[in-house]
Amino acid sequence: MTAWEAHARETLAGAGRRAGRARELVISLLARQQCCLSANEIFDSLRTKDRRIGLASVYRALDQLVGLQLVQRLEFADGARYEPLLPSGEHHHHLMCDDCGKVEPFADGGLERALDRVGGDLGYRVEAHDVLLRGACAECRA
Amino acid sequence: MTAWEAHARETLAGAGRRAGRARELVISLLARQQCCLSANEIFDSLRTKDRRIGLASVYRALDQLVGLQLVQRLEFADGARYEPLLPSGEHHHHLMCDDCGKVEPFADGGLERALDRVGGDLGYRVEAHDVLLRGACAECRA
DNA sequence: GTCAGTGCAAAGCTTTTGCAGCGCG
DNA sequence: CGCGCTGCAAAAGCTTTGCACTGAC
Repeated sequence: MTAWEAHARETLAGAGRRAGRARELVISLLARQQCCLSANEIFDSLRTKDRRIGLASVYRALDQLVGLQLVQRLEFADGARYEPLLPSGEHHHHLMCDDCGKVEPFADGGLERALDRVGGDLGYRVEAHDVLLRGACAECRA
Repeated sequence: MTAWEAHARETLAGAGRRAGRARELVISLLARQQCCLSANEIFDSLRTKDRRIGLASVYRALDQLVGLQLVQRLEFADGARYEPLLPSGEHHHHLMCDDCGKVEPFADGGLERALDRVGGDLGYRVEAHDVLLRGACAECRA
C-alpha cells in the first residue's frame, strides 16, 4: 500500500466516512497509477475485477476524494480525469498529444515558481492551478 | 470592426467558406468580448437580437473558428468557453473564483517564458497551452 | 445552379440524482 | 441497528448529428 493510499483511508475515516466496496477499489486503483484516469477508465478497469461495481459509485467516490483534497480533478476536452494529490504538495502537470491522444505528466520547478508568483501579484488567494500543454509528441512528430 | 474581426472574416473567406447569418453574428459578438464565453452564453445573447439563431449553428461556427485557429477553446468544469485568438500571438490565461464562479483574465510574461521553456525541454512540439488558476477572488475572501 | 450554412429535432456523452437494499462501525 | 455506501435506472446537462431548406457566391 502506498503512502497516499494510507493517507487517503485515514483522512476518510477521520471525516467519519465508512469503508465501502466501490470506494476502496477506486482508491487502490488510483494509488497504482502514474498519471490521470477518466471515470470511465476507472469503471472499466474495476468492472473486469468485480462485476458488481456501478459507474455512479465511481463518480461519488471521486467527488468525495476531490472534496477532501485527496484527488485532483483535471478538465480535458473529452471529459474530466482524476489523479492522486500527494500530501507533500508535490505535483505535476500534463502534456497531451493532439494526434494520438496520449497524456503524459511532467514537472518543472521554474514553472511552479512562475505560477506561485502570479497568484501573489493578484487579489486572489490561489488554491490550485492546472496547466495543460497540447501538441505533437515525439512519436507523432515523425 | 476590430482587427480580429477583420482577420477572422478574411481567413474564412480565404478558406472558401461562405458568410452565413449565424456565424457572422457569433464573430461580431466574440469580437466585442473582454474574456471567454460559453456556447450557451453566446446563444442566449444572440437569441435576444435574432430569434432565428439555432444553438447547433453556434457550436458549428465555434468549431470552424477553432479549426482555423481564430478562436481558442478553453475547458472549464462546467463546460467549454471560447475567446478570440489574436493573430499577434498575444494571449492571456484565466483565474476562476471557486466561490462566485467569476472568471477573469490575466497575463504574465514570466509565466509565458516558463511555459515556452518547458515545451523545448521535452520531446513535444507544443502548439498551445492552457493555464487555469482557481481560488477565492478579492471580494469572496472578505 | 451548386453547395456551404442554417434551424430544428433527435441522439450521444459524460455526469448527477432517486431509490431501495446492503453492510460498516 | 442507524445511517452511509452501493448498484441500477432514469434524468440532466452540454455537445453533436441528421435532414430538409435557405441563401451566398
